[in-house]
Amino acid sequence: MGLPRSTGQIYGLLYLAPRPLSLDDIAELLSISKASASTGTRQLVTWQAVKEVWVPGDRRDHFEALGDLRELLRAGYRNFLQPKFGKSQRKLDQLMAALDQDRQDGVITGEDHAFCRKRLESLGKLQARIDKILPLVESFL
Amino acid sequence: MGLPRSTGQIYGLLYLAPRPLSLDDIAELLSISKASASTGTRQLVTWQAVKEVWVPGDRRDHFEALGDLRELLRAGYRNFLQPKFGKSQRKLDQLMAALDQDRQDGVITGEDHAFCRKRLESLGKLQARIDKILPLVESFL
DNA sequence: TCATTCGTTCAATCGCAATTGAACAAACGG
DNA sequence: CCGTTTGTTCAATTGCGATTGAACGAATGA
Repeated sequence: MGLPRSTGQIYGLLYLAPRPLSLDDIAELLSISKASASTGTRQLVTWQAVKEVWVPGDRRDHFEALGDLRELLRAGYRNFLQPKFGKSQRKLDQLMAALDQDRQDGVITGEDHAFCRKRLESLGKLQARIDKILPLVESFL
Repeated sequence: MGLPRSTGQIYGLLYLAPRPLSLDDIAELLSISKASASTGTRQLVTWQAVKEVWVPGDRRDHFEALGDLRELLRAGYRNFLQPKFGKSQRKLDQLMAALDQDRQDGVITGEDHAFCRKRLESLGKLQARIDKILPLVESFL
């Protein structure tokens, strides 16, 4: 879902940990640097895949995984797929416009123009369908 | 979908090309080496995303994209997601077994064992559900 | 038969994202 | 206050997959 390997490891660790872990715990258990642990956990917090909890008698931050995996998938969709689809759609529109322009300028034949346009259109349609179905899928998980 | 950037470019090019292209065409138009063009096209052929066509009066291989994008997605699912799910499922089973063993050996408390088992189970369930839904999604595209 | 054109393979290289260590600021405790 | 602990930032490094160039065998045509 577009996040670094170590971040995935962190979530995996927290997901199976029976109690909250500190940054040092995470770094130690996964053999990664505290820097990676820090950035990873912060990322996971913004994705709401993990929450910061306070442990009495220890001033260090502790983290525990939110068990709802569906919510995690949802976040992955929002943060990764959705934006990509948006950009892709805009790019498609640009291409379409450029293609029509080329036709007007006589750079390509009408036949080729029609072919490309058709393909671009079916591409856009497919993407729209996927974009529509995905949210539905989530609710059926 | 787990294939190199250049391979994606090749498919994109062929998808919009009004007529079949040779390896040299592809390499030239995309500014990539013929080696990349070769491996890329072969990959796409095995994925049935592209087919080799014979052009009269030219003994070079020519390729054209199969326009059905759904088929391409299907291939991506078969070649990329499906295998991963398979491996993941097997790994899960292994983990589950190891966890039970640890419990028997008294390495972990019954409480922790129950917690982990529960999480592993819900993970397995989620994956099974996804694996079941994805084929359905394809048919609805 | 031989020169040339193609496609493939593979070891070497490259590019890029992920990771790290060191420097830093903030919060804390004594 | 001052030393210590804790988390973050960032430039430098690393690691790994993608890409390439060169070498090769097969096919072609003269």
